[in-house]
Amino acid sequence: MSDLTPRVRFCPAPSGWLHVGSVRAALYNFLHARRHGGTFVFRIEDTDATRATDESMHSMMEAMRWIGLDWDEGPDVDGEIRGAHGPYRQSERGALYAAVVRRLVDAGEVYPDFRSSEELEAWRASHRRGEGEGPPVVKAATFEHTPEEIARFEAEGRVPSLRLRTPDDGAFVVDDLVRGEVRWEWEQISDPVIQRSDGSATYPLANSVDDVAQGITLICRGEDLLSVTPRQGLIHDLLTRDRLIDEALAEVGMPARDPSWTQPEAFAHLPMVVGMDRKKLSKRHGSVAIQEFRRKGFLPETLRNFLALLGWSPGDGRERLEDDELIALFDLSAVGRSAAAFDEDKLLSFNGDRIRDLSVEDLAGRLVEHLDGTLGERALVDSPPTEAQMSRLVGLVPLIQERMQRLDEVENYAPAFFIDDLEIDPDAVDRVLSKPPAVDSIAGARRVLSDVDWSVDAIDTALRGLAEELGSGFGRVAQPIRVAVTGSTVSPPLFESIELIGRERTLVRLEHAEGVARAAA
RNA sequence: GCCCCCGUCGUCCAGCGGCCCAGGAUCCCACCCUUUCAAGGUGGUGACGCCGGUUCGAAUCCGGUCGGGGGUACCA
Repeated sequence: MSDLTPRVRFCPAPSGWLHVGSVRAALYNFLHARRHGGTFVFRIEDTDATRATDESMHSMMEAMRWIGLDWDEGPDVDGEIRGAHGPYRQSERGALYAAVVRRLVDAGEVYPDFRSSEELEAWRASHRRGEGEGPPVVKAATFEHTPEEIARFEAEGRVPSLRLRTPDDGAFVVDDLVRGEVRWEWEQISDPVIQRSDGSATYPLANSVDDVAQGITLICRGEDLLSVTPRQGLIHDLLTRDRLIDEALAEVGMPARDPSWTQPEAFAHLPMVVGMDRKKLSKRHGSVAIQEFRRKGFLPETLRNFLALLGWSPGDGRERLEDDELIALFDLSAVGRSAAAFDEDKLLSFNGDRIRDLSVEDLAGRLVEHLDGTLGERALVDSPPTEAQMSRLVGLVPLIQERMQRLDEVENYAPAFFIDDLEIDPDAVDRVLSKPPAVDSIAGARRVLSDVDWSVDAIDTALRGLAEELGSGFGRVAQPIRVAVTGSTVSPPLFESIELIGRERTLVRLEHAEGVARAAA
């Protein structure tokens, strides 16, 4: 490792949504960069035009923003592009890849392959069946066409893909920051296609070129890319050995590299994030797209904390860690090596803890998007909320804060406090209003609440007095009143709820519920 | 098939030769508190995949085995 401050990168392929596993990789890169005063680059790997979409790219940037992983270089949601080593979308770097390929061709590092996908697939299939000689590895020794063949294919007008020659013997060894020494024999490594027959660059080439061109010092990514390391290491060497990358950059007029840059010197391959069934994370595991977690009312800081702990720990048993602590303590070499299952129950617990610690104003502010129609099913407040709605929300927060694990739960509590014509849960009618103490309790409540002082203490005294008067336990008396006033058997504490709802609305609801109770009795 | 990686409570982590008949968190269960639901408190169930070896001593080191995962694309 050099003394240079690290330059790390997160470079998703923009197809589909940003996945929790990817976010974890992004977070680790982010933490590493912040810890060491380095630079976090965000690059879009859209070399595969058939899969990449602008919509996906945009949603990934928004997701990164929401979860708070700010990048130092790369495109942003507002169209702004930061950093002096762009462009940061590979679809805009085609000229560079072509210039690199021309040089590799001139250097004799590359050979054409005229085989069709069908031919290649047939060849592989036979090897997998144990036919063919030797391992199913593509090597120039057996794959390179003769000059006669090349002449014939060209005469037929066929266009080849281009493969990079890999060494025939020896080994590639990497000292991975999380896995330790990993070694591959070159005879086991296939010659990768670096340019498709349509002239576009493939991942192995584009990714390696950009990492070198943008001065990436540490490649930290998912374990699924571990096996791709030897050929990328090879390309890194090829690009830097004779300053080939610098010539190519100059030729196409892209920003020159910093003179102090060499090539990526370290690798860190992160264990996979899997579902509770230990299978690859997918839609059937519930939430995988991170915007889904926003909709469900998880706090971004909860995700940051939780994801950081998925494969890493500070070692002292602490689990609740704030961002500055994460940055101060995070260490790639302390990352575990085995796959981690994503346990949403534990995430939920973390989230509840953090919600409970929010200030009333902060929590109220965060609840707005769940009430104004942005994320919730229906809009209970205006967007933006009126001052009256906001103060009502601030009044509601202390009643519900300690019983919430997700912000979206406010959608269940809020109607009783924001809506006039409340519906009573039919199940609650059946279980509570239709049974004995209901009518007496509700009628009694109407009576004692009609002229009581409107404060929690006074309501408390009045209702407890009512229970005594009725000769019943307070719980039995309170439950019908709760259903009458909130519409549900589950609600925040009764006196506080009644106080917040207000006398007029409370009495109207009691009157209505009394009728319902009499009818159901 | 071939290459690579991995293997401590259901799950996430701690453990880096004795402090471990394995610790924390989460989940689950019980009890306490209690106006519902929560929150909170107390207690409990629960793991070193297996077999050999090294060593006075192994969850920790070595070998094997079994199991899981990734790759084996003109996807990334």
